[in-house]
Amino acid sequence: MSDPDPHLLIVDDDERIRDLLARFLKRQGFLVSTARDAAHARRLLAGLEFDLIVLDVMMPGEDGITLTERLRGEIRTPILLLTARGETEDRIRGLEAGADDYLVKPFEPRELSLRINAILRRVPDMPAARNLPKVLHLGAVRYDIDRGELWSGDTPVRLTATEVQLMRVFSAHPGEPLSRQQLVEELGRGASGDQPGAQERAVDVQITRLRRKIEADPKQPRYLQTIRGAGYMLSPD
Amino acid sequence: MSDPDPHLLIVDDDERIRDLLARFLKRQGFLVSTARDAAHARRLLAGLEFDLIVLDVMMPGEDGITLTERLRGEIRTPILLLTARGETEDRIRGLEAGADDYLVKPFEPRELSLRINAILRRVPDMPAARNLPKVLHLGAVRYDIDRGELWSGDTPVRLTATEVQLMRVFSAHPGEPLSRQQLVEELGRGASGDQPGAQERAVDVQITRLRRKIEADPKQPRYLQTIRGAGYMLSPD
DNA sequence: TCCTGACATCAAAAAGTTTTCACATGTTGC
DNA sequence: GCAACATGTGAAAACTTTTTGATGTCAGGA
Repeated sequence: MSDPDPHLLIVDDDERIRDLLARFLKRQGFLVSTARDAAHARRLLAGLEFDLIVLDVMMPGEDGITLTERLRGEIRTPILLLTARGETEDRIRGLEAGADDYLVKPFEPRELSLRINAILRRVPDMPAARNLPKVLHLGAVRYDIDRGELWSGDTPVRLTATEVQLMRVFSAHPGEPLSRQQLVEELGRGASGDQPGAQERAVDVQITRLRRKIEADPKQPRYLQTIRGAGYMLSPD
Repeated sequence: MSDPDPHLLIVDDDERIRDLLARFLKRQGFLVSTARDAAHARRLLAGLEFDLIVLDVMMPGEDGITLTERLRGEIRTPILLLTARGETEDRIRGLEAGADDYLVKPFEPRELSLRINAILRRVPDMPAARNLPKVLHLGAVRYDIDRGELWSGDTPVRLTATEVQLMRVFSAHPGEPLSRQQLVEELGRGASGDQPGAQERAVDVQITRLRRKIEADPKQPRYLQTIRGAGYMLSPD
């Protein structure tokens, strides 16, 4: 976190998406450059160092997968592909061409930053890569982000699927308040037409239980705090 | 899989463990060398290329974490640490020193080979690294190993936790029959003193359900086959 | 201080998952 | 073909997890 902000290159021919992602990712603390096609991207790559490239598969001219293949011959910078829903083949060819991960459109910007962080976390510290901690310290408790495991001292604490998802989201945004609404969406609970607010109550309950697992004194949470009117925030040591 | 077998270096001061692991991993198709301490390991590393190093943390002389730190200054070869149960700090310091993963003793050898494969899968293809496929093809169905996601054409198929675990194990041992007993153990169902065989029936049921999700004709399984008297085997395309 | 809205939490209900059991079906060796 | 055994599978039971609804508590503004 004290490292310099990672530099991202977004390559997408749709200007709206490019701007949207750029603005969002800048807010997340990344340095962002954009390119509208493969040729443009190559020009930028010739002159600048990037820590990660976000690449749309569907582009006029050289497509994302071809670009991935070519780049892999030259550089090791991680590549995350954006593929269209339905183009299963693209995803596979992309990974085989050397992409590090993919995301299916349409996606939540938040999900993108989650995956970017996951990749940066496991990239061996190349020049300028932010090496995010793989383990969150919460007093006597430790959370292993990639494995989704919680350890209380020496004993593993069993987390349910939903709890792991929650921790995953919180650890991608440490020290940042996340609203119940955001959390519900991250948990992938479809925005059904239920009584409004009903679903958010479920978040409360999950938080309560999570606190019982990570807080020394759940009544007086120190790490998983309530931000009144805003939501919840995880603050690791 | 057509790449040359990956070369592993096992560093552990306990000869019994060294031999046990070496034999097991050779059977899994790895090339294995062993060293009894840090100095010995360095000598081997000076002369040979390895694809992955398995390192015991507790060793007389230079300990595993120190060695990890030093090696990280020189080479990028992935390192997997073996830590003692209870030494939480070791795990964390290990990851921070640059280890790629850890395993807590005691562990199942099978779990070790699973993790080794997971690491090799995500290592960008350095010289001689086996690049295992990240996606298994099963006819029209695809399984993304790292993400534990199953796609039938364009639609994601929801897998339960146990199903994901099963797929995880099968994909680490493609084309290899796994006994019900092994599978039960992998699923972490403690070997309770129940009626013998009862637990194994549960595997059958899980297999049946998995087949319904991955086979075009579950009655006539093509990818997840029964090996009579031996267990089950997954054979991707 | 009292009210109000936001949050915490319990217990019950609902939903989902896994295991067991019983029986059907299939396979092998004689 | 038959016996003996291995495997397949539906359905009930057992269990786990998640959501809901009710109720209590707390913080902050009037």
